[in-house]
Amino acid sequence: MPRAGLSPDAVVDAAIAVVDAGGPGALTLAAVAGRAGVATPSLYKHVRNLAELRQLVTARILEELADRLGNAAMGRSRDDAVAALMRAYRGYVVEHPSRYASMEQSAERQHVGDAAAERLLGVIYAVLRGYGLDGPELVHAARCLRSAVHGFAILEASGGFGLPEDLEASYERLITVLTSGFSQARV
Amino acid sequence: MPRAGLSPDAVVDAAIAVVDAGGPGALTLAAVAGRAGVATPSLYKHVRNLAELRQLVTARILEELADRLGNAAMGRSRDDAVAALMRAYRGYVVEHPSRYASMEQSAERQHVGDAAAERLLGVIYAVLRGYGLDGPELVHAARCLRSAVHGFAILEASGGFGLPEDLEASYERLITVLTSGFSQARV
DNA sequence: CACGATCGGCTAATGAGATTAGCTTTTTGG
DNA sequence: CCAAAAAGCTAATCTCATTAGCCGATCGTG
Repeated sequence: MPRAGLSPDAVVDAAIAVVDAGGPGALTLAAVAGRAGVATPSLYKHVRNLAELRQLVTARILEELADRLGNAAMGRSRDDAVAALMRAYRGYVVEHPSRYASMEQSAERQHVGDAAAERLLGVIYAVLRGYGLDGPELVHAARCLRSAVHGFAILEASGGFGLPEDLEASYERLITVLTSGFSQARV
Repeated sequence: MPRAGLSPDAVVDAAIAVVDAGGPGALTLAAVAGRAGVATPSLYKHVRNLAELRQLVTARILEELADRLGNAAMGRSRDDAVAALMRAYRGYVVEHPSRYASMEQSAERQHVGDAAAERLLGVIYAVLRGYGLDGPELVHAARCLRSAVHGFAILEASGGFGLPEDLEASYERLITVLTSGFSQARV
């Protein structure tokens, strides 16, 4: 019996494939093992348990997201940067709705996905500093941006909006509301 | 063996008590049965299965929320109404974070919680019509409001914000951003 | 190159939870 | 008072997660 050559990363790859194929609810160790061509208990050699796997999946997704946001915001500033960041965010969600929705299941987050989350937050802070925001104002603005963007994303990814009709336009509206809100804060 | 006198509503009551006590992850038929003083299979006489129970719980929570929002908005209009509605929304979340967070687990929503969801949406539409919004503009505005409010709520309820510090202030900031966004839309 | 330690995979076993089947008792309508 | 529906219960099944313990494969070293 030759080795399967698994690794924590490979397990996360398989887990993401499972989520993509069957939605957030399909993420079970049994399914991941099946896709990886291995018996379920073998996964425990690479991952502590299901909870940790979920966190690793969340971390991976946050990394993918942070990469996109960073690239999108690069070379832009203020409204232009916020709009690009927001469109990139939703772009990811539209491309991978199951992945995005699966992050909700990660229950109480530990310190696993912290690095990725920090990086994503860093991009947001960087963009908002372009408005001259600083200190508590920066924190408030970042929370507003995260709330709006994540709220729209999770509602869209989990079918929370009635019809998918005009979602594009609604999102552009949200971008406008936020950018004008940030602009007014501190000219 | 005297009857327990259960009913679908009573089962939902027990389920909500379980969620309040142990968080969203604690919602199992076994736990609900235990709290209701009944054997697990007995629950199936009142509820089709766990998925349906989750939907009923979600519906109940949406009803509680819709009641509060309706009351809060009553007698107010425009910015005043939006602010009151948003504070009432967050008030519920702060009071019952586990309940709010538990709604995410409801997976694909069927037609069970539709009535409650419609009622909640109705309150939002009513408030936004106060700005003279109508047609597609009204839909976009409602989606923006829902996204922002739900995003903030779910992040707060599931510990998504780093420190709980100043959340109050951040939320007030979000209220300002949205109300000024709605005002500018159509004076 | 041989060898022991470690690694990664496997099977077997346990336990929680959901769900179904089928039985019994309580209620209730007539 | 009686038959039928309603509401509980126990027993049994299935899917998963998780743990224990076995065994061959790999790798670093002498």
